[in-house]
Amino acid sequence: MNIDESPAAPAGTGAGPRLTRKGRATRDRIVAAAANLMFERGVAGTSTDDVRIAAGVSTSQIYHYFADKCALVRAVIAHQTQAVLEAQEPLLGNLDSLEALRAWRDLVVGIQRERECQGGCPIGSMASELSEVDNLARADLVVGFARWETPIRQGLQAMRDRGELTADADPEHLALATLSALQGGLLLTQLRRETAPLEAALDAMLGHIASYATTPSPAAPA
Amino acid sequence: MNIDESPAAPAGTGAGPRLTRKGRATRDRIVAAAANLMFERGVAGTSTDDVRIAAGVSTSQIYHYFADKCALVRAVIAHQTQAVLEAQEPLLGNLDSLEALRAWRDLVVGIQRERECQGGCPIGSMASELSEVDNLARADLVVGFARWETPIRQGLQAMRDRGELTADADPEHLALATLSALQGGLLLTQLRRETAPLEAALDAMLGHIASYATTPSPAAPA
DNA sequence: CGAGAATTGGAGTGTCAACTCCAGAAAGAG
DNA sequence: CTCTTTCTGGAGTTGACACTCCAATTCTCG
Repeated sequence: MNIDESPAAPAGTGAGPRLTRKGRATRDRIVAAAANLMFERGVAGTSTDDVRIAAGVSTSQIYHYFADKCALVRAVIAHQTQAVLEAQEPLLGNLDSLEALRAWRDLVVGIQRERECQGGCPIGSMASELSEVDNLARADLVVGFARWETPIRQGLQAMRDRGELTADADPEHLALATLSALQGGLLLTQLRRETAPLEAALDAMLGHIASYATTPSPAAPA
Repeated sequence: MNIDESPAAPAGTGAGPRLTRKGRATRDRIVAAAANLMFERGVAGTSTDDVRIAAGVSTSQIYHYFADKCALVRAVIAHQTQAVLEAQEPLLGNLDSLEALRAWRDLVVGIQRERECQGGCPIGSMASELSEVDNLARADLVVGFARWETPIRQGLQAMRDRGELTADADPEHLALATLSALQGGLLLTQLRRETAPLEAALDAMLGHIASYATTPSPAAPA
């Protein structure tokens, strides 16, 4: 792992040497295998040899495509960020109504239920494991979470612009809170092996957002 | 690390051989040193040799007091759970008003600010790192989080019993959501090195709880 | 005091992890 | 076709890590 920071190297973008079509394929195979293993057993619990076997490549190939285990980890972060965001599409891109938010909540809860509450959040768990250990990885993860937060904020902003939320609803604040609740809910759900914490966290958060709504669903008018 | 479960062994409770006063002292020294290191660098990032040096003991002493690294980890979990709960006392034991909740929020945010947002939650980060790897540790952490959740729930319950919260406020649900928001806020705060996520998450949660209040603070009466 | 238990020191062991090296096989450019 | 670059295989190196072993010392308790 790395501790210092280096401004260069676009990381996820395979910058260095040109890649053949075949080269690109094996590189992807390595990243995908590493991502799976690291999701299941953590970064520290995954050796390059494990990756080697899972990807069906030889030792030298890993070090041909990645300078370090650290570099491989950063590629995995990019891969998982993409995967997480895509798994929530197209809902994530249109979180501009309470119904959409509720559907998104159900999707997220459903995903956890499918995998029996194991593994937690692919990038959340890496954030926890790497924040104090690898500053470059941390920086990548900050960007990854920003890409997650943005569509949430934009959805809320759209609702407010449309007058569906009162003016004192702060989309930035609420988006950050929602993402936090999601992450904490995922953590406790992973720990307890049941979706109750995730559901409680998201329901509370959506309830709070709904309290800013200008057209109340069940309650009495002002 | 362990994967299987064994019902025996009370873990945190030093059961086996009797401990001399001196023995208890060195055992505590080992646990405290291990806790610090694991908080800073993670469980996987802390070797028994690191602990040995930090605690100023010899190799055999660690294995005299702990069967495994796994057993040491469980002792650290017990230690950190206690530390986390005590750090929030006496507020945590009396979370039965909105003011108390707000004071608690300020305390938690203040703690993070003091340590420059580093390290996250001592037991939350262990939960993330160990959930998929060590079932015994996971069980201990479940208990630890339950001990955290209980006073929150009891505070909310007291408010409801006293008629300060409406009947449709579910203390269990809200406590779980609050703990989730806290954990997620801590995770993102650790990642981004700023308290904004934690503040947003807790403020949203307290706002949501306040929406169940029967005596509104700033707004007009019913 | 003296026996037995608890505590300590530190050398040693086997394994596994990250990473290196070099030579050979394919692929693309001209 | 041939030169250059990319890709691949696998043996080898170095260090770290979890854990063992045994002998010496200190403590407790009757």
